[in-house]
Amino acid sequence: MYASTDNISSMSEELDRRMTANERREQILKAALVVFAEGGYAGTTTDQIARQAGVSQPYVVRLFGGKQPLFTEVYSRASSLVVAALAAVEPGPDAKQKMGEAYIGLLADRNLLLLLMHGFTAASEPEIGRLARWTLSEVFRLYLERTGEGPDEARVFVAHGMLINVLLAVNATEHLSESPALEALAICTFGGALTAAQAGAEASR
Amino acid sequence: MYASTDNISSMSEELDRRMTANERREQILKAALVVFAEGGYAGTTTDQIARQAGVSQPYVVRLFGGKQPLFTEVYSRASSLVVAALAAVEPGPDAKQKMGEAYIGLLADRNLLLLLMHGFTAASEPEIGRLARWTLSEVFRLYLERTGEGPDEARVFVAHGMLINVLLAVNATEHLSESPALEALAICTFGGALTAAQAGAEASR
DNA sequence: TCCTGTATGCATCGAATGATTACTAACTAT
DNA sequence: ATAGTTAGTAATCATTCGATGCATACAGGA
Repeated sequence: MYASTDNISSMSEELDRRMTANERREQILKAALVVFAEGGYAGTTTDQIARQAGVSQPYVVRLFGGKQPLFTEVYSRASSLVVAALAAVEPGPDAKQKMGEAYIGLLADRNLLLLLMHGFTAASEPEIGRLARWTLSEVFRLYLERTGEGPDEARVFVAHGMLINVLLAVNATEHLSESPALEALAICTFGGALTAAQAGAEASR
Repeated sequence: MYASTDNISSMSEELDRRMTANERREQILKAALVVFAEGGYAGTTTDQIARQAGVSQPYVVRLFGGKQPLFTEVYSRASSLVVAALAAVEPGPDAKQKMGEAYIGLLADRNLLLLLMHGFTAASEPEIGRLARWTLSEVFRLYLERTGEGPDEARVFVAHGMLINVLLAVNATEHLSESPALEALAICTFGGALTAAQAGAEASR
């Protein structure tokens, strides 16, 4: 009853194939990204993740050695993806704009940024804290390096990223009507990408 | 055995005086701010709060009706304080600088900003999410109103605040040595107030 | 066909946690 | 002094959660 999301069992010829451990790991990591992204570290159970992955809870624990190692791995991958997206921008005169676009591009994978955010507030786990600090400093460093601008501009870039993360976390785009100020803030933060942000919210369901 | 921190009981004539319920409420709220600020909503137990307040766990539940109402109240107060600090700035030509100083002033109460941050990532509780969005939009609105600048400047102000929150959350000031980039980011974010930030970290212990 | 290694579930444990209940001790007004 | 009220705790309950041990099923080689 764990595997198979809903199916009139055995219709659609059993995708419940047996997988190699690595395939399963990947599948569980993907599920964990989704569930951790909404719920955070402490607020998520290994069982939720297991269900999302269509696998038993003990197996999740077994494959990753526990909840914390699992989170650490998911978080580490997410951080790397974000950093890689920025690192892919080549230095040059248009690097500034490209970096901005790269971060906006990450909105398509709303869960990535949400998870990042949760990592920031889960820094009481030392392992996670170190990753979080690494991510922040890498983003800062890459901006300096790629654009050739000064620390103040880089700081504004990072700050803008954090604002985006926070607005995502509080689900701003789905509650614009709560206050005109919130709407104004969202519009001027996401710019034309507002609809993209909403689409991302949609897609993460 | 809950009250009284350590005492060879009854020596030092019982400071464990009975308090009025309201005194206790305030005391517990203060304790909850500290404990929630480190640990967040899901990562904190009512028992931790009770111990910090020197009171039994059931009494905490009784006085506030449960963990969630307690968090909501602590969070609501913290938000109000932050907003009030900014609202205290009078409109005028120097409002821009004053608003910045006001936010930096909040660093003295590190736990306030930490709690704020945790609220942003606990928005799956709808009650908390609404408060979080309200706080964000109020800060934005107040900046517009007090300084007379445009939405873009206001956005940068809010974003800067978020960056401060995140750097606090990941304990950046205590790990500057991990990476030069992190140190540069911290210095150019906190400016002269870096030592103030560190002092705040100290004081919250 | 048997044999072995690997994938995976099932039953279940022990600790933690939020909450309830029932009781006691301290204060207050008559 | 007595009755009534308020502050507070100890005991404990039900649930949840992370983790473990054992059983099983399936695949591929001998």
